[in-house]
Amino acid sequence: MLRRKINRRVTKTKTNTVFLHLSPPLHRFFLSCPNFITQSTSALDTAAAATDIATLVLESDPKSLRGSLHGLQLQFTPELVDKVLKRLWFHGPKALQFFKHLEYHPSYAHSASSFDHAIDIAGRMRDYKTVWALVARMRARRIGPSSKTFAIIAERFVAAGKPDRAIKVFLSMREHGCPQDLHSFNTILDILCKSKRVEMAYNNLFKVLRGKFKADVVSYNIIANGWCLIKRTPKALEVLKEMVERGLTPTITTYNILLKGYFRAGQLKEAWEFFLQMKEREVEIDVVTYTTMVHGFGVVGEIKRARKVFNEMVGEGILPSTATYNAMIQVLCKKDSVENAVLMFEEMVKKGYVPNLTTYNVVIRGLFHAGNMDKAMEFIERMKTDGCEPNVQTYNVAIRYFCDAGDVEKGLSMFEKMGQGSLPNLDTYNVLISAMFVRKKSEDLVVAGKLLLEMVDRGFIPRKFTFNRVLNGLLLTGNQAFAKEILRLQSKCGRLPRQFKL
DNA sequence: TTAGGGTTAG
Repeated sequence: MLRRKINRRVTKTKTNTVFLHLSPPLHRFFLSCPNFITQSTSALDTAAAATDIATLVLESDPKSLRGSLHGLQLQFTPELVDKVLKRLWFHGPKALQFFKHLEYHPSYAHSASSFDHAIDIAGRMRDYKTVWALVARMRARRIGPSSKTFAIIAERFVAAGKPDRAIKVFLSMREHGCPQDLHSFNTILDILCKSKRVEMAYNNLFKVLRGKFKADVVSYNIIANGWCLIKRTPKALEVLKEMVERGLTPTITTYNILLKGYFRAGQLKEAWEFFLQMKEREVEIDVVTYTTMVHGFGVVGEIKRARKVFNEMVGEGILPSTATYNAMIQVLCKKDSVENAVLMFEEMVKKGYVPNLTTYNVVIRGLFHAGNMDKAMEFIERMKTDGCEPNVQTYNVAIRYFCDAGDVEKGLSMFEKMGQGSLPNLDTYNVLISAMFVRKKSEDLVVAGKLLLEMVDRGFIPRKFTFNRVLNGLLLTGNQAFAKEILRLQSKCGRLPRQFKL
């Protein structure tokens, strides 16, 4: 009971007081509480325990953390450790400290999955020395590294703008005791293609190694999709030709990739002709094909054609999926009217479909956009009663539109409602902080400052621009003391303008 | 973490 209370204090956010910490006595109680998690734990208990431990890690003195962790009367499990690492995602150094302390735990040994998480975190911090040290330790313990581990590392290199190093990682797998196969080959190709490095994937990897790994339909599809992602449909078509020449039969996925590629490149005519060709060649058109068509026509405002395709699929005996409805509803919102979108929503419900998070978010955004705030809020309530919890996007949309409409209070009250499954992200803070400037009130600027403190506390680094803006605002409204505090924070975050020195 | 469809505005 008391644990729940503590939890709530720690995780709930209040705008005006901003981020509550455990008071020292409660903290001590928490540490000494012997049964706050028992041997047999439900998923809910694991989640709660993960939150508690993450808080403990964040608030403990680094020197005493190891002792605190080892002293806890609870059985660590791989699931629990993974959850804690996820909670500490934005606190890389702390997360790695936690991981390291547990490596020396008397009765717990890390799983491969936790190693992968830790490697992911170190990679995100671009701390490659730690990445490879962890890989070596995994190997020493004979629990990896696996192809998944290498996929994670490659992905991190690509995200850091080093695709060539990602390729090297793939090529070095065997040296680290991990066999390569067609699977891992396709994975690295996909990682490169999804980051729009298709040229490199094709020339430096695919062309060189497709013989060795016996490239299959999946490999070719990945490359074709890569070209489509950068709107180079002729190259994708070449790949299609090439695979046929090599005796591989394109699948429906191949065709759908090309079709989507045409729409993405704005080649409506080609898309339509390609669709007709698919029919002529008696390719087994599926629900993805139709969804692509509905969405493709809809986004360019061809609502009638989108509707026609939608109706046609039913005639062909192919049932729309929730994704198909989502596509239709989205384009109705954007290019037709939100009223018709709502009608479509009700129609799908009547037919027995269960709207998902995307469905709700699309309708809610449409309603806000049309200025129908009340109805949008009704839908937010409706999704909750439907057992579909609003996520960070739902809240961000609501906050953004309320603030844009000048109703800062409503925006703030939406922010306060955000909870466990929908914690604020960088976007949320940016929108809110900007909104604190519209009324030009001194109190608002203090709130902006507090939001800034809170976002840093949660591992988000504000832009220099945001810092300066808040700083100037506070100075102009006579909040000198608070401005000083913000300036110290700015320095800590390495976001200080050059002329400043503390 | 081997491939294809549906969520953002500025």
